[in-house]
Amino acid sequence: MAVTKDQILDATERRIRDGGYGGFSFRDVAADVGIKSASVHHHFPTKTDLSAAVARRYTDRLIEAVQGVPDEKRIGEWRQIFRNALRQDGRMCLCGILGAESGALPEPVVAEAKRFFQLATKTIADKDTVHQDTGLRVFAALEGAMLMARAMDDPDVFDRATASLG
Amino acid sequence: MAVTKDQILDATERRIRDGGYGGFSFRDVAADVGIKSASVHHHFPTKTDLSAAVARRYTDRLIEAVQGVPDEKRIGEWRQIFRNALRQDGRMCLCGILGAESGALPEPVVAEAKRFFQLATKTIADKDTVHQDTGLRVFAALEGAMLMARAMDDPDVFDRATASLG
DNA sequence: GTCTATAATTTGATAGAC
DNA sequence: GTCTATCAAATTATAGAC
Repeated sequence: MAVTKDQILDATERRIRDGGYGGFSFRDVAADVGIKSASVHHHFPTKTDLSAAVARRYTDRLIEAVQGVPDEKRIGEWRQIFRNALRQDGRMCLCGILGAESGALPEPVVAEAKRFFQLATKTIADKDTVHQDTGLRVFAALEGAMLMARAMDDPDVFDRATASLG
Repeated sequence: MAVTKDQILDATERRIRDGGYGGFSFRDVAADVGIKSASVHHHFPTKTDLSAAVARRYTDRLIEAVQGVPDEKRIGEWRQIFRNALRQDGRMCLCGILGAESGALPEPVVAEAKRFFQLATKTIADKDTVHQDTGLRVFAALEGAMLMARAMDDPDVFDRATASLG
């Protein structure tokens, strides 16, 4: 993909993970990349297009990364991914924040958030254990822990809330 | 409190719990209540004032309600409160959504979300068990479960993700 | 306490030159 | 592919009449 297009997606991802869909504008993203908002529209016609594209890339990247590690290490891998994002720049899961805001989001964006959780929970679906719904429990813990660490302005909250996970 | 002022807070709470801080406007709230946006400003001068007031009332109400039940039933009480809100109109925790969006929120609003989690986790602080951080674990699970139930558009997700909670 | 009117700014989006 | 210029609409907020 072209340099600029990727840079736009990068900037948008950062913006949404920080303040949500309603918390960024085309002008914000353009300024981050160093171009004008009209140029952003050239690559992604509408805010819906842009946001859905960011969410799809986000999902595909993370799912692929996690599929690269053995089953029994995947819960720890997800935990590390989110922990690092939180420690490095206080950002939470892109699709987590979209899920929270979903009542005021365009349908294609909600659909991408849904897809993320369907695929993500599947990466830690039960194979050997007795319990069902392991994936749902794990992601609920991770998403909630991120949200709380941000609300309480303390990254340690994430570690303490998820210490008992796989 | 005056009828209208409460109605404004009610409408705003519904709006934020559905689409977040960035997902509602003064005109939305005014239309819900049946007045004009200028009249909303008469009661709450700025969006920051309005949002912080909603969050404070939300926190005070829930904390008081939960303090009315015995210690050993509080986890179940919180679970029921959030479960009902989700089932009745698909809404999540007001302070959960604010926590997620916190990077693009006015400081007084973030402060109210922080206060909620400080007080809420305290209502289920450990008294007898061996584990620390019970409150953080429980609320992470509940908040994450709400967020996922909304993203996946399936209220059963909340039940399945939180089935193992106290 | 609510209204009309309006200011000032921001926002998503488009047209057309280079 | 980026720019300038611009639009139409929405947004937060204020002034002043009733």
